[in-house]
Amino acid sequence: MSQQLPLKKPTRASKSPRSGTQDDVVYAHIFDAILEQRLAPGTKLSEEALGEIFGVSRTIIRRALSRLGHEGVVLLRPNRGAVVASPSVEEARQIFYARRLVEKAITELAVEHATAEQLAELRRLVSEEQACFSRGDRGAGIRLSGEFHLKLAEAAKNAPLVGFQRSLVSQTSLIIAQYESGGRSHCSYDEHNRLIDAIESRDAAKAVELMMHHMDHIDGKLNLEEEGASDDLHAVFSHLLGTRKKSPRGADRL
Amino acid sequence: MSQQLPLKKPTRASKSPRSGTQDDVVYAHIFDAILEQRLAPGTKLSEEALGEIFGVSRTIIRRALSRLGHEGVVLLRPNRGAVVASPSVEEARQIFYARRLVEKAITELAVEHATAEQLAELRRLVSEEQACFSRGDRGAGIRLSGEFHLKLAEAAKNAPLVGFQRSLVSQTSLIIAQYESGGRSHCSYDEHNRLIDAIESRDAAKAVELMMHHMDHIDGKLNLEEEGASDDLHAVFSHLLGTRKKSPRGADRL
DNA sequence: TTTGCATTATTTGTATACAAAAGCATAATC
DNA sequence: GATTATGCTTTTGTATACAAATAATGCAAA
Repeated sequence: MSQQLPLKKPTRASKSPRSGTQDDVVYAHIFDAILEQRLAPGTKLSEEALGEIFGVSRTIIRRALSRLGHEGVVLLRPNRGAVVASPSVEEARQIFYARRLVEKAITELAVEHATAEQLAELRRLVSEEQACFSRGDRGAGIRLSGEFHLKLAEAAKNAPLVGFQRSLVSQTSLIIAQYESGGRSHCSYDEHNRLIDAIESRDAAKAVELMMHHMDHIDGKLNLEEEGASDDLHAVFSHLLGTRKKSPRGADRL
Repeated sequence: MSQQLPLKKPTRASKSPRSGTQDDVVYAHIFDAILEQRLAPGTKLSEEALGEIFGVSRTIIRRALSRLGHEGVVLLRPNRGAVVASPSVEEARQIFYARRLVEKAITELAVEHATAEQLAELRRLVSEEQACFSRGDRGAGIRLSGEFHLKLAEAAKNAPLVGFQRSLVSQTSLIIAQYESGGRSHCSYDEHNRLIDAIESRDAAKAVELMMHHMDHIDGKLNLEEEGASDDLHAVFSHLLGTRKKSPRGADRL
């Protein structure tokens, strides 16, 4: 069959405005697709198929997948390809623990360092997020909520924490996509706005308190307590997919 | 010139015992070389040269460098190759801030979760570290000290924190290599031993206190206050090397 | 001697070809 | 009928070839 898309880097406009090299574009597209739930956890990500879709060689796809793998959004199984990660309940708990830690530090630092421009950008993101949820685009909403937290990390002016946050936010979005209990969700934009207020007034204690409550609300909405009773074999056994290898001891990746 | 080394994966024994695929081996070798100061900050890492040394194609080297880049040990400059990272004083401060945060959490979790086997492994590492410093192998000592902190992270049983710690420890080692004031250094193994004692007796407060003092001692040994007055142009302007690009706005990589 | 430009050479970026491994289906055996 | 064997297909891993970008060199001019 012929190449699906002659596109070089066209859809770029609608997505995260990355700098423009091919593999960044591919990375951003796959990333967004996962976070917007257009790619379900467990989905196989074939290198050749993706290459054909984006009109690039496997080399590029491979680099994008490797990066996604390092961030924990994709699971790379040696000789067996990549799949969209599907965090277990235990993994989810660990991720939330780490995230509280990082968010607390980021909040304190942001109170200290955030500029007026950055606060304005944050407000812009929140209103965009709100617009998404209003028009019912839950996927984009989740992604934008993540971008808010990432931008906040940038305002904290600590490079390692930004990197950690990128990984944590991505994985959290995946968890939300996987575990959030049915109902309409995420009025988080309101909490985001109040958080910006506290940061703007340089009230560290208040800001941290709001952030911690925000974290509580996020994982309060998940039904992590009982994992079971899914009718989907993939989901049920997803926690085995990574470690199942013929090596005697379990693989020690991550 | 002919291929330098016919070796497939021989020296593996002496280094980090990684699972054995080619790019893991290459990764570990470069990583260790950097942490043991056999590769100085700023050193250019040519793909072809490395490929010839290890007897593999650029494909493998490229993957290893990409991974090192993601961990912050190597700086990847688009179209201009990779160099060993040389963190500025400001970057060093950020790394230490993040590391305190992570080490504190890891210590608390390790008190809760560390098994007897893991504590034994930690003690083994410390004695090996001590042996290195006794015999004057400072490079290997620094690396083993890092491995101690990494193993401690594993004992904390939180996957994201292990990943963060890997990156932070690597970069810290680089900073120590770059900034540690002359004298003989790192009697850290004693502090490590007392830390294990506190963890073994499940005394969280004591363990955290020891860890925080340990962190104080590490960055107390560095002369971060005054960066300047080097007679080496490279060192003076090293903090520019990454961002110097022709793009109008500074590159926003990390 | 230094500065600017053009040409050459080196190095990285990407695609592709080949090798190896894993998955799949069919077939043979118990 | 279930289970294991075996060959075929698909997919990943690695090397290499070619294109593009960057750095180096030499020369000319100020």
